[in-house]
Amino acid sequence: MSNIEHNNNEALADIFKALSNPYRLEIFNRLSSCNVSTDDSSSEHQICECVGSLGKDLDIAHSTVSHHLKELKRAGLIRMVRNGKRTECQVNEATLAMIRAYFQPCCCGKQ
Amino acid sequence: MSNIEHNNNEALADIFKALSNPYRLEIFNRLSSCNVSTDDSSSEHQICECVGSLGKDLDIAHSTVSHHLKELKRAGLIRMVRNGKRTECQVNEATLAMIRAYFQPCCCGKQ
DNA sequence: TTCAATATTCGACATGTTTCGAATATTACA
DNA sequence: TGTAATATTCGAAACATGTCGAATATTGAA
Repeated sequence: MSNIEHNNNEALADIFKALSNPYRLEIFNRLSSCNVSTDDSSSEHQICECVGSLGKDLDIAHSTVSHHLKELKRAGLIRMVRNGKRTECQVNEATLAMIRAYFQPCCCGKQ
Repeated sequence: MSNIEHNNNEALADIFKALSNPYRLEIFNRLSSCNVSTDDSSSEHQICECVGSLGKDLDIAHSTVSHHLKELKRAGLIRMVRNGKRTECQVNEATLAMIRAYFQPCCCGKQ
C-alpha cells in the first residue's frame, strides 16, 4: 500500500475528516445506498435525496444537517445541485475511486 | 455500497477520525510502506518502526507522535508492542480489510 | 405579490483536538 | 547501581468542531 502518491496527504486527511463524524458518515451511507443503476457505468451514484430527507430521523437540527452536507461537499465526497426548492445530493464517484485506490494493497511486486 | 452493516457506524467514524489528521495519516503511510513480504499472507504488514523513527522529520514533538500513535491504536488501525527500549508498531490488517470492504461497491446485483 | 416549503447562514456556546515541554516510566547496559 | 536511550503521561494553552435556534435566502405555487 498504496497506489496513491503521499503528497495528497492533506486532501486525503480532509476526506477522512469529513467521514469522521457519525452523523456525516450516516448521511454519506444513505446517499451511497440510493444509487440508481444506469447504462452509464461512470455514474453509479445518481441523484438522490435532498437535505431534508437525508437528515430524517437523525435527531439533529436541520441547520446541522446542512452544515454536515457542506463539509461532505467541501471534501469532494458529494455534489449538490439546487433543483427548485430542494438541493439534490449525489456521491462523487471520482473521490470514491481515489479512496479505494488508496486502500488497495500495493501491486508493485511484493505484497 | 457497501458490504458492511451500517451499525458499525461509530467504529468506522472513529477509524476515519484517526486518519483525519495529516500527521497521523503520514505516520500510518510510513507504517504501511514498511511491510515485509512473508509466506504467511495473513500478516502482510510486519514489524516496523518504533515511535522515534516514525516521527522522524515530522516537525512535531516526540510526545505528540506518541499521542498520535495512541490514537491510531485506539481506532484499531495499528498494533504496538514494547520490545526493549522501543515500541514496535505494525498495521492491523483486519481493520484495513474492514475499511476496504466498506468502500467496495455493493456486489449484490446492480452496481 | 404573498405564502409555504425548503435550505443556508449566522452568532453563540460547549466540547474536543492538537500541541508543547516537563515530568515520569521503562529498559538495556556499562 | 547509575546512566543513557526511548517512550508515555500530564497539564496547559490555542485552536477547531458540532450544535442549536433565529434570521435570512430561494423557489414554486396559490
